This record gives sequence, C-alpha cells and structure tokens, in this order.
Amino acid sequence: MPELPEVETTVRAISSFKNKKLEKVIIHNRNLRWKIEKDLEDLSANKKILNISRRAKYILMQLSDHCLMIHLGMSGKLRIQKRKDNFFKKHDHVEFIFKNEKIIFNDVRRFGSIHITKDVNKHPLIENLGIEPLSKNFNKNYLYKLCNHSDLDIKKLIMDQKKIVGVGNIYASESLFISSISPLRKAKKIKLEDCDKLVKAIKKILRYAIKMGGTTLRDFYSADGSEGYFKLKLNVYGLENEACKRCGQKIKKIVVGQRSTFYCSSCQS
DNA sequence: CTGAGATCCTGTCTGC
DNA sequence: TGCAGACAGGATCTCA
Repeated sequence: MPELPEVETTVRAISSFKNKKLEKVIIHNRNLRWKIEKDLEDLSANKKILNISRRAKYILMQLSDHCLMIHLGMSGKLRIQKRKDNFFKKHDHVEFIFKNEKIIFNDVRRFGSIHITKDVNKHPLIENLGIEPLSKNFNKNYLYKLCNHSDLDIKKLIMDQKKIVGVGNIYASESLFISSISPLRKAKKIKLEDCDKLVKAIKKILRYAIKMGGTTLRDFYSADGSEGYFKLKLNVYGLENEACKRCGQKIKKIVVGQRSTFYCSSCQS
C-alpha cells in the first residue's frame, strides 16, 4: 500500500482523534518488523492525543510526553471501528482504544512497525530521514545537489528515504514518466533542467494522489474505509505492454534495485 | 563514505 | 484441482 499519499490519507482519516484520550492499547501480536517495545502499553495508557501528523511514511501520534510512531510497511493499514463492535479481522495486531471508537492496526506481512519514543526527532528511524518532497526546500537545486556525483540510478535515488522521503515504487515510476527521464539514467548524469522537471513531477503527482485519496492497487483503503481512486490515473505502473499515452510505444517492465519498474523506453531517456 | 544484494512475512496469481 | 514458484506498494542490515 503505502507511499506518502497513502500515509497522508490515513493521517487525515484519523485526524478526528486529535484531543481525544487514548484509554489503552491492546497488543495481540508484538512481532512486527521490530518487536513492539514492552512498555508501550504503560506509556500510552490514558494519554490525550495532542497532535496527529506525518513524517516521511511514519504516522505520528503525539502524546503528552511520548510520541507513538506507526509505519505501515508494505501491507499495513489502520481501521476505525466502533468500540462496541467486537469483531476482528485476520492480522489485526494492535488496538488503540478510545471512549467510543478504536483504531486497529492490521498488517498481513508484518513489515510495518509501531514504536513509542520520547523525542521523536532523535529516534534512529527518524533522525536520518531525507527531505519532505512537498516542502519548499525541495527544489531543483536541492535535487541537483543530491544527484551530484551519485552513482545510483535516478530511480533508486528518489526512492532513497535518506535523501527524499515518501516516494515509493509507484510514484517513482510515474514521476519519471512525467519528466521523460529513464529510471536507468545515472543520477550524476541528470542535468539541472531535468531536476526542475523531476521535482515538479514528484510534487504534482504526490499532491494529486493525496487529493484522490491515495492509490488503490490491491487493497489500500483509508482508515474510514474509503478507497483511493488514483489507480485510474496511472500512466505506466503495472501497464506492461500497454501503449504509452504519449508516443504509443509499448510500456516496458524491468527490474531496478529488485523492484518492478515501468517506463517507456521511447520517450524516457 | 557508497552501493549491491539478502532478508523479514503472508497471500495471491500464474503456469504446468 | 494441486502445487511450485514468482511476485507484491518497504527499508534495514551486511558485506565488498
């Protein structure tokens, strides 16, 4: 599921929990990507949610003196449910219980993770994260500097969370298509004008995907149960052998850094 | 420091 | 139908 737009969509879907009291956390399975800290239940019980936000692909729930960090991994999702509705789905691992409702963390593949920490900005998984692509500081000069001397393929570079956060496999393919850059181009061969196009493409596609409520490819749905409709607008992702919308040539599927990558070899170079 | 590759886990789809 | 193998939107860790 989740790249930046899907996480942002989830954050917005649970934003109504701001200022509500988290009564308790019930953990059914601690074995996520990392084992959930054993004091998480104690530290988060009966704490007011002061703020709900996003950093990179992390959902942050700020409590009075700690911060809950939730990463959805590849298959994680949050689901809002009435507290009295006592049903479970397969792979429901954690429940965040409020007065009338609860938020349930469900994750088939358990690549997601949940942490609690005092100073979220100093958490090892947070402190080395790269720039937010929707921030003003992410501009052509910034990207050009990142590309400078890098031996990485450009697609791997824009997916590197230590450089730029939030761009995953789908939006990497899509933004490279929009900016007519081959995913195989070496980052150090990217010109300033390409950076300009790519930055604009990344911002445009992330904003648009957020507006559409994320991408529903397999089974992404937001915490309120609504689906994302961005899938209707994909240009290359998952469209192997279909005609390029720009030039009509067949879209190719290749592997870059062990990830499926879709592009048009005719109009992306 | 950089970059390549293996790896965690479960479910679904494809091809024989 | 059964079953093996490939593949899935992430990101860390190990090693060269």
